[in-house]
Amino acid sequence: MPSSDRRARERQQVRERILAAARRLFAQHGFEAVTLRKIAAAIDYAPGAIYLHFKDKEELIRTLCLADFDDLTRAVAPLGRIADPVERIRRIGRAYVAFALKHPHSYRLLFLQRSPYEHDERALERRGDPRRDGHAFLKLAAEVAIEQGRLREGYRDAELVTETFWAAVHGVASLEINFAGNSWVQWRPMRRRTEAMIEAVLAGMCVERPAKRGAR
Amino acid sequence: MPSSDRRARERQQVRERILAAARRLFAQHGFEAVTLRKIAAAIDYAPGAIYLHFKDKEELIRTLCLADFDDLTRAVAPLGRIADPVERIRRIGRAYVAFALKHPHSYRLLFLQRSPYEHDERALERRGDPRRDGHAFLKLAAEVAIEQGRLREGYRDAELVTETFWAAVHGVASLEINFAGNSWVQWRPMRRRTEAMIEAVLAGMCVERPAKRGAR
DNA sequence: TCGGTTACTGAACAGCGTTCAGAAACTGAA
DNA sequence: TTCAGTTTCTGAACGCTGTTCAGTAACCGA
Repeated sequence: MPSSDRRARERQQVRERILAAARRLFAQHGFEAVTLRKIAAAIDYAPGAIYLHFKDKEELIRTLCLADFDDLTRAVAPLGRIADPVERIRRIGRAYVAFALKHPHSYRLLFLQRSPYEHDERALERRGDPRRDGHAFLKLAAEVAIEQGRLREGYRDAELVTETFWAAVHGVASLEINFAGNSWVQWRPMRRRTEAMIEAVLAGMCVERPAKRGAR
Repeated sequence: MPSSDRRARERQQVRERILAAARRLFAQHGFEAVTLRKIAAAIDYAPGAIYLHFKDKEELIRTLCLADFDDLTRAVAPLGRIADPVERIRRIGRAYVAFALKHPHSYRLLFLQRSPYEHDERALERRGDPRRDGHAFLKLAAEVAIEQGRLREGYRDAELVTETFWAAVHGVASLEINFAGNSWVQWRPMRRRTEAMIEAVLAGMCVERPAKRGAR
């Protein structure tokens, strides 16, 4: 049935056109300012047509966000090859902040409001898999660091270390996204803030000189 | 003119009733879910009546947020008496996180989205005054710490230290607000996360043992 | 050729923040 | 006491939003 194949292909193309128009408009004006009517108008469709391809506005946005999220996964994955666990954590931190700056709108939706992804099946299936779940990936590095005796007493719980380091880079990223250019604060360059945070929190959690492997 | 006094008093009372109803509803359901119609209904007024007391919904919300913000200022102010600057920073951090947990909706509006307060005159007049501006208050402590030689090389820019420490506690607070109860992460207790962050970032920025006063 | 599936339109719905003409209540001076 | 003027509020709108749905037109396989 070749013609029904074409049907499916054309359907997919329309879906892609919607996503492309939405991505462009969202990136320009943010998720809240862009209405479904504007997206529909951008591809010369009636507003209702979008509902033939997406359940609602939220699902459309979620699809775009998860695509961006894969960008983070792709950026982080090669860091698994870094042998030194502390250096790996450091690089994950930088990649995380870089992701936030590259996709500020998605970052805002993913991490700056109550997560609507907790029950998203596409997101759920990534969970726990270090290749696709940044949290698990970071935790893995923390576990290795602990195993190698690189972390101080009080920081030998990999989960706690992961949460703390995540919070640290998230703090830098989210202040940048929400307050960049705010004249109240004489912001130091973003690069410097990121490095200051990563180095401070790593120095605070790591032992001065690495102990022998396996030491506790 | 005693009767026009009463007019003003009654007007003020209506304003307070609106604020009280709004505060209760917002605290219960969040700023977005609560409509002006519901607030008006809660005090048996027509929706339009609110506009006689507030320019628009945003001003109503801003008024509530700034009132909550003063709570932070009040909690932080007495910490100025703490002589040791590092201990002062530590305590400011705890107070900041406690504020976020106490007023999650206000915190969200104040710090978790693009700040609408940059040009608010009530907010502007607080700026730079350490008694009313938390950023300036924290920076003051950082300056003293630097002056006393308590901070490592690389952390002797009071502004950078302030931004980093702020980002650190903000990271902990905002993850808690947005992801508390999210089952993806096996969250450690909030208290532990807060302490781990504050101690890590302070340990990372401070010298091991305090140098003599005035040393650089 | 034709019945059934599919994709889309355009009008509608309920709800939102906001505005405004008009009514009602109160004020201070005549 | 009367009465014009001010203040406060109502209730109906306006334009916008996301969303639904009956109707239409195109396409499909038989």
